[in-house]
Amino acid sequence: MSHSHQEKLTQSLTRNQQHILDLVKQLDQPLSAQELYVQLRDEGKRMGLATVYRALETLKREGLVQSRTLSTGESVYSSIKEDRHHFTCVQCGNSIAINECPVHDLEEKLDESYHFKTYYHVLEFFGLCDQCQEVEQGKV
Amino acid sequence: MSHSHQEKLTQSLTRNQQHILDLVKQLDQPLSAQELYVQLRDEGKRMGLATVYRALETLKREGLVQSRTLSTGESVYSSIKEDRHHFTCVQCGNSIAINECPVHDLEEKLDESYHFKTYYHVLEFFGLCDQCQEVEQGKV
DNA sequence: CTGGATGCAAACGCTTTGCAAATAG
DNA sequence: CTATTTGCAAAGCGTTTGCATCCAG
Repeated sequence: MSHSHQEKLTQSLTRNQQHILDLVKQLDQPLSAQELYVQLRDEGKRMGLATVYRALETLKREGLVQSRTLSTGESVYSSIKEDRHHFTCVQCGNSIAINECPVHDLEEKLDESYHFKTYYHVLEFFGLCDQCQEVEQGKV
Repeated sequence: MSHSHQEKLTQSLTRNQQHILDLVKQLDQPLSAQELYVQLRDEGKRMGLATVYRALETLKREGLVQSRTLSTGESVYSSIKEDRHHFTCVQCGNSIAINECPVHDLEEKLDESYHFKTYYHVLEFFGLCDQCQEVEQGKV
C-alpha cells in the first residue's frame, strides 16, 4: 500500500480512494462523480457510486481534490494543480475558462489574518457572453 | 406598474418578479428560493414556489440578482450591490464572509478582451478553518 | 383574443444514507 | 476481533416541468 508522494495525511487512503485520486490527477478536465464512476468501471476498477461520492468528499477534506458546482447543480472534481477560473453566461449557461488570477496575494493575507488553511479557491464571473448580448439586442 | 429606476431591461417585470426583486434588495443577507418564498407568504405576497424559482432565474438573466451555491447544494440569492466573498471550510462547512476583493481590474479586462458583459463575480476560498485545523491535529 | 405568467403536483437528477456484507489491520 | 469501508437500494431534497388556468394588453 504505497501512498506515493503524499504529505502528512490525516488518514491514509483506501485503495478505492487512491484509484479515484489517481484518475482525477491524470485527467485534464473536471469530471462529475458519476462520470468518474463510469470511467473507473471502464478501467476495470469497479466500485459503487456511493463509494465514489464518499471518496471524493474525503479527498476534498484532505485538500487533495477540488470541486466546483456547475450551473446545472452538479459538482465536478479536479486536482489542485493550478487555478482554472471561468466565465459563465447566465443566459446560455456556457462556461469559458480563464487563465488570469489576481487572487494569490489576497489568499496569503487571508490565511494569515483569519488563520485559514486555504486549499484552493474558485473564481467565477457571471454575465452575458458575446453571443447572448447580441441575441438580446435583437441583432440575431 | 412603475419600474422605479431600472435601466434598459430586455422585458418588463411582472408584479411577482418585482415583489421578489424588492425583497431581495431590502435584505442584508442572501436567502434561498424557499426562504424567499416563505418570507413573501408572510408578507401577504402569496405565490407558488415554482414562480419564485422562475422569477429568480429571470432576474438573474437580467443581471438584477446574483446567486451562489452553498456547500449543501442549495442556491442563495442576493442583490448585486457589492461583492461579498467567502471562505468555506471543507470540514465543518461553515462560511465566513470576506471584504477584500482584488478582482475588479481583471473583470474590466475580461469584459474587453472576451466581449463579456459581467454582471457579478463569485470568489470562494476553500480549506480548513482555524478550529478544524486544530481538531485535525488532535489539539481538541 | 392571444401569449405569457402562475399554481399545483408530479417528475427529475444528483447526492446522501441505512444496513448488512466484505475488508483491513 | 473491532473498526472501517463498501455496495446496493431506498430515501432525500432542492429544483424543474407539464398542464390547465389566469391575467395583461
